Amino acid sequence: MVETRNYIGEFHYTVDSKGRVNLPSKFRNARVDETVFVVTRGLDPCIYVYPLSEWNKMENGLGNLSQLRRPDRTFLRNMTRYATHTTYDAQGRIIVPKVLLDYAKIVKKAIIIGVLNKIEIWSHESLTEYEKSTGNLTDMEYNDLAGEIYL
Amino acid sequence: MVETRNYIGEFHYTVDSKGRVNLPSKFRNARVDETVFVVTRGLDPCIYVYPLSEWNKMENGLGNLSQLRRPDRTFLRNMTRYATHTTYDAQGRIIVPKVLLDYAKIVKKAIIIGVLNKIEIWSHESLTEYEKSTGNLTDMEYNDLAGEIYL
DNA sequence: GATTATCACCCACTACTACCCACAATATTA
DNA sequence: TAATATTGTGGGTAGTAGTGGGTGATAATC
Repeated sequence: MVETRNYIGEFHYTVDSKGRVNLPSKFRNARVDETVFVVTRGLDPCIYVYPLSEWNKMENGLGNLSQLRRPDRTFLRNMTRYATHTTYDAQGRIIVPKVLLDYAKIVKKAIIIGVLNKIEIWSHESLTEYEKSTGNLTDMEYNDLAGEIYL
Repeated sequence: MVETRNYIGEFHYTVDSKGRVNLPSKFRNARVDETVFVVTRGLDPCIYVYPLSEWNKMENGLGNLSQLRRPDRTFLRNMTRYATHTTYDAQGRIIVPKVLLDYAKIVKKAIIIGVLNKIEIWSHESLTEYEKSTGNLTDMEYNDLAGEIYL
C-alpha cells in the first residue's frame, strides 16, 4: 500500500440512512495518525472534510484574512459556522450532519474527492451542474494557472 | 545498459482484464529508486504516469493556489480528482483505474511513450486520431517552439 | 417519571484487490 | 550452443474494503 500524506483521487460511495459516509481506505491510510476530522460547508456546493491538524492550520490562517474584503468575510463565516468535529467508526465512516448533506444536495450517492489537504464530498447533481456553469475555466484562466504550477 | 533518468521511447504492451499495464523495464531501470507512481488524466486523451518525485513537484505548486478564488479551486480539483497512487507489482506492472482506461479509450492494447519526466499511455485509436487533428502543429507554432529550445 | 429519539458501538455479508505463483518468450552469459 | 536470467503475460486466493442493520446507553420530550 502506498503511503502519502496528501489526499488525491475520486471515489463513489453511498450515504446510508444514518448519514454515514465512508472515507476511502486510501485516505485513512494516508494519515493513520489523524482520527479526528472537521466537516464544514464548502465554498462550492459541497462538503469540506479537514483532518484536525489541517483545520488547526487554517484556524491560525483565518486571523490573517481581511475584515474588509467581502470574499474573505464570507469564507470565514462559512468555515466556522457549520463546522463540526467527527471521528470515524470501526468501519472507517464519518457522520455528516443533515444540514450539510442538504446543502450539498446529497441523498444516497456521494462523490468523494481528495484535494491534497482536505476532502470534498459532492452529490453527482451538484458536481455536474457546477462543472457546466461556473466551474469551467476559460482557456486563459487555465493557462495562467497552469503556468504558475509546473512545466 | 545505458543509464538515463529520463523516460524516452515507445513501447506496445497489453492491458489485461485487471487493468494491469506493464512499465517497460527500461523505464524501471531509468529510476530504480522510484517505485511509487501517480497515474492521472492527461491533458490530451491519454493517461499520464508521474514518478512520485515529479508528482510532488506539482503538488508543491498546487499548494500555492488560493482557496478563495474560484478558478483556483476548480483547477486544483481537476488536477487531483483523477489522480491515484500506484506501485508496481513484482512483475513491474501498475494498475490503471478503469475510468482512466475509458478516458483514453484503451481496451486491450496500449502504447507507452516516455516523455522525459513522465510516461504517457495511449490507445492506438486516440493517438492516430490526435495526430490527424489537433496534434499537428502549424509551421508558425513549430517555429515559435523550436526557438525556445536550446540546441 | 415514562416515553421517545438519538447516537456510539458492534456484528455480518459480499465483492474486490493486493499479493502470490506459473509460464512462455526473449535476452544474456558461460 | 547450452545454460541461465530477464521480461512480458495470465490466473488463483486470502484478506480487506464497502455496505447494511441491530442493540444498548444516553439525551430529549412530554
